[in-house]
Amino acid sequence: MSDDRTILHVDMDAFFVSVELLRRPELRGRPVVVGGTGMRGVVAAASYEARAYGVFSAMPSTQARRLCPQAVFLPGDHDHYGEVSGRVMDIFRAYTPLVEPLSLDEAFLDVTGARRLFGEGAEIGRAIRSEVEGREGLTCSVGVAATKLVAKLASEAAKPRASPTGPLPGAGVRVVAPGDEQGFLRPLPARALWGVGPATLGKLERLGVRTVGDIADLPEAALVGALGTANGRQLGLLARGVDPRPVEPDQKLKSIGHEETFAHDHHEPDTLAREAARMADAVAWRLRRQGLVARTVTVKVRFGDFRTVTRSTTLAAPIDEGPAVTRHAQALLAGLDPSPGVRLLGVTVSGLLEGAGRQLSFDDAGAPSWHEASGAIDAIRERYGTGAIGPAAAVGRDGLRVKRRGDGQWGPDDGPVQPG
DNA sequence: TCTGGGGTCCTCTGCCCT
DNA sequence: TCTGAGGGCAGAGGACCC
Repeated sequence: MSDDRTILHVDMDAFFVSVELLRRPELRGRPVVVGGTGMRGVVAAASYEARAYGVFSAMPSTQARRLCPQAVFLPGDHDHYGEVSGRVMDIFRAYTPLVEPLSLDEAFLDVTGARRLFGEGAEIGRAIRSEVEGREGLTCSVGVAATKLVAKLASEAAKPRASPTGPLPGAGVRVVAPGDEQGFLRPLPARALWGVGPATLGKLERLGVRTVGDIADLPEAALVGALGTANGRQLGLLARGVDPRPVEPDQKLKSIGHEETFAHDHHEPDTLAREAARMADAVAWRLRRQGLVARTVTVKVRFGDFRTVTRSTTLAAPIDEGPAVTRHAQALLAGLDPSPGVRLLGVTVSGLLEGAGRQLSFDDAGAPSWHEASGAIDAIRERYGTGAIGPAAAVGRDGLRVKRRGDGQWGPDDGPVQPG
């Protein structure tokens, strides 16, 4: 990997909130929180005005309300954010085809080959910021460096900051020139490094580590002893600024899943079986839309005391249809006792393969029309929406609820769920 | 006052096969 | 024929990311 790469990390500022403010400009300047509105919801994004009260992403919504009762709480609109994100990514792709989206609101860009046409990294960063603001009315922060890690940390350093008197503007673009990486990285807290969460930080602190520089100075053996081979080695390299990972525009999907925290714990096997059918159907639909089939089905159950278990099965032949995913998910679920109370249920498929390689499995035997039926279901959904049709196994007392991606994204909302 | 959803990657363990 | 080592795979759990 060449040392003269130029990598940009572009990160939208308070993305979900900023998108909402475009639709509701009267909320500008006020504390605004996007996320789950129910008792079990969490904050997905907070405006800088809300952050000044100590409200941050992933915080329970109940806590956010206590810290900032005057904030406006919005439930979020995953589909709309996805549309805006798509347009922003298109702006990036006008500068380089090497765009690796990390999520709806950030991406890595390898602009090494674009410098001749558009100028140095900082210039490209400023041009992108200007274009995103001009076309979408949104601001973003850009980090420029020779590696992904440093570019990402640089964009963080370029961001606006919350303060009691209102947001303090950031630099917008921050460049870390080749050779300056150590000076930039060493003073940062260890937690800033990719891969250091609460658990790893605890282990590092027992080694006397506080900063990235402390990690860089540790012998590899000490890191490997504390964190395991892969994590220890990787962290040591990152702390020294070594990060040869390329920008990869074509990331293959490895799993597809849905999980949902219920507004109240469920104790009845029938209810959970019905919820599993609903999620399995949604997962299978997404599989077919992507032209994929899956070999492994996993169910995840979180009990009221937050104890979490997973059960999975790998099949001889891949599947992509709702009834097959449902059958395997329900069989796995049957091995678990829900009587203590289940707060979360999830269904995920993995071991994904291109659908063209799909083989006729025993699941197809005796049900030769499932594949055709799935095609008909998909056609109805494409035309009339996801709520138009769903599996009979998912019909409960409330009628049919069809799970869509992004539904209840940040936890169950208040109030009754409207029938499909 | 409790702690989301959608992902990826890693580690450990047990089993099977050579 | 028995036994142990080692590899591959599956299952489960944990940590982390946004």
